[in-house]
Amino acid sequence: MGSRPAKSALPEALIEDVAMRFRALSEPVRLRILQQLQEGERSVNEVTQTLGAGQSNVSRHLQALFDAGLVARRREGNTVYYGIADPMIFELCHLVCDSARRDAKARLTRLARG
Amino acid sequence: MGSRPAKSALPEALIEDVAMRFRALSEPVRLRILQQLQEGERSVNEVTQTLGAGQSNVSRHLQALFDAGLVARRREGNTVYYGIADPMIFELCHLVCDSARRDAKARLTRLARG
DNA sequence: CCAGCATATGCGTCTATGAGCATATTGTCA
DNA sequence: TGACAATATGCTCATAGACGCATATGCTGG
Repeated sequence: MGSRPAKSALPEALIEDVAMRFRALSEPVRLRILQQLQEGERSVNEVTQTLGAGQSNVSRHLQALFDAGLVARRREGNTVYYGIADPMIFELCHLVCDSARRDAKARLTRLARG
Repeated sequence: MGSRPAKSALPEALIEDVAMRFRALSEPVRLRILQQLQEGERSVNEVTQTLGAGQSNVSRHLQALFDAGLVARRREGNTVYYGIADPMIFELCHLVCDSARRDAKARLTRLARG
């Protein structure tokens, strides 16, 4: 048993899948959208109005989030309601947010001390 | 005191900071690098060899991870050792990985039944 | 100081993607 | 069926970023 765990290299497919999900979260506009959906389902129109962004733009962002499996959708008449598919993303954002805040604070402290 | 926003809208700066961190995690190559650093500090050369990627490419990816605050570095002679700055990222990857696996399994099940 | 290794960076190329405009598609209602 | 509303999509432009090559920078040993 000399050989150690080597590296548990994840299969390339999984790595790319994970990367894709992170990529979906790497756009400020999409984070804002998710933040809004956290309060409940929203139609494309509602999101568009609240964000003050273009309709086609919002539609595409929602599509991207859907493709990444982060949001779900539901038709009602001719309006489409989007909602959070997996609340896990809020754990993610929480972790990253805290980390970001810590770093920001550290930077400020460093500046203050010179 | 005064009027605060009804929804706890995070400040734009923080949103962008969070997005930047997610972006840093949105590249398969960088995920592989982090996976390798999980086992301990590595020099640029070591990472380059293990990944079989170009040296300049790896250097830039490490720089990107550093800029995002995800890795730390340390000089020793003329070699630079990179290491994980905040183990939180492994919680992140764990969450996303699980979610990805769940989705993949669900897709397969749907295919098998469909 | 010189040779040589490790790392970083400037540059060119190619691909991905966000934004906005116009338009297609789909559904509702009179 | 025709007008209208909500959503999706084709197109184009502009920008960001990944990669490879060559080269600069920085450190060490002789």
